[in-house]
Amino acid sequence: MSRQNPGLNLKEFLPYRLSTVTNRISASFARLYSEKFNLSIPEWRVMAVLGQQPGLSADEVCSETEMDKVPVSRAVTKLLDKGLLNREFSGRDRRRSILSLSEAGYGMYTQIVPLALAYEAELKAVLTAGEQSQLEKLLDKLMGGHRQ
Amino acid sequence: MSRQNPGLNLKEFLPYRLSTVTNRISASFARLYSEKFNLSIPEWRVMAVLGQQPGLSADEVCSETEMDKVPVSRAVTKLLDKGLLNREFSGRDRRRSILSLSEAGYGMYTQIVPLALAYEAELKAVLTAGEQSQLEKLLDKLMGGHRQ
DNA sequence: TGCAATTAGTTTCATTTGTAACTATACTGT
DNA sequence: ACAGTATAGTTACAAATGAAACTAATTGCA
Repeated sequence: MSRQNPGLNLKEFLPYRLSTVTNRISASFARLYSEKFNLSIPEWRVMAVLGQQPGLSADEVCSETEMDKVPVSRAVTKLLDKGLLNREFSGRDRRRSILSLSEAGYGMYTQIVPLALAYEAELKAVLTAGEQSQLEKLLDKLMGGHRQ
Repeated sequence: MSRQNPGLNLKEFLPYRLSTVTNRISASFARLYSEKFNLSIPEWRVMAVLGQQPGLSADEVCSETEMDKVPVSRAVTKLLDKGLLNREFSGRDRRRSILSLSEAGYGMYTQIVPLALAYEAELKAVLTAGEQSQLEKLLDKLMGGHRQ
């Protein structure tokens, strides 16, 4: 049987390339905070968004982080257990949580942020300033063209 | 307590941006072949690489696809069960498998490839030709700067 | 009002995943 | 030749994940 390649080269295939680059980066970044601070990826994401925007509800954390509500709920539970988060419930709508980092959580957050920024800087260091802004733009476009 | 933001904006943070763009793209691409052909992501990846390079061992599939050997082994088992793959073992080294798509597997592969290419084309359509090659270059650089 | 539909969040359950242990084969140096 | 080490691949186990069901509270509107 003759099989001429129908022309899909995995290594040049954009979804594949994006995913391998991203997976490597995510994995090595996750090592940074999981080893030292014993946080899972969802836990770190919840902390990261609450460090910046305290007072969000779990649902708002979902939309901010593009995470599913199940992992968010579980991460919130764990962070509460660890004493890294405070939770109240809205008076107006008692289903709605109001989440923020506790003192301890904020302390941890301020330790992780410099590591995160240093990591990002290291990543970006292989690009020129022009390339960096070009990358921003391209990611915006890809994201925009992909709004579900 | 005064908390001035230590300066991590999640939405502008490169690892986060890469991961959300990529996850969206991977998820919607996966729907394409999982719904119609009932393939998992690892299964599709194994097929994609064997369609292009028949005769690889499981181990070579791992390095080609950057997948762990466990998901590869499981995907291979499933694809064998479904009759989409042929497996022999090397005479020189009887541990080593020699994998290739079966007739049925190749038939499915030739159906998926055009969908994949159309999907990629649609993705790239939001970019100009210049931006497309710029993106290639930037991904190369990020990957290179990140060789583990 | 009151009942259906919606929303926030949690829990259950089945599936997927990765680490580590294991089997079988091959290689290395003496 | 053979003991020790390395490699290909599989399996077992534990943890992470997501879909769907569930609880509780709120909203809409007849």
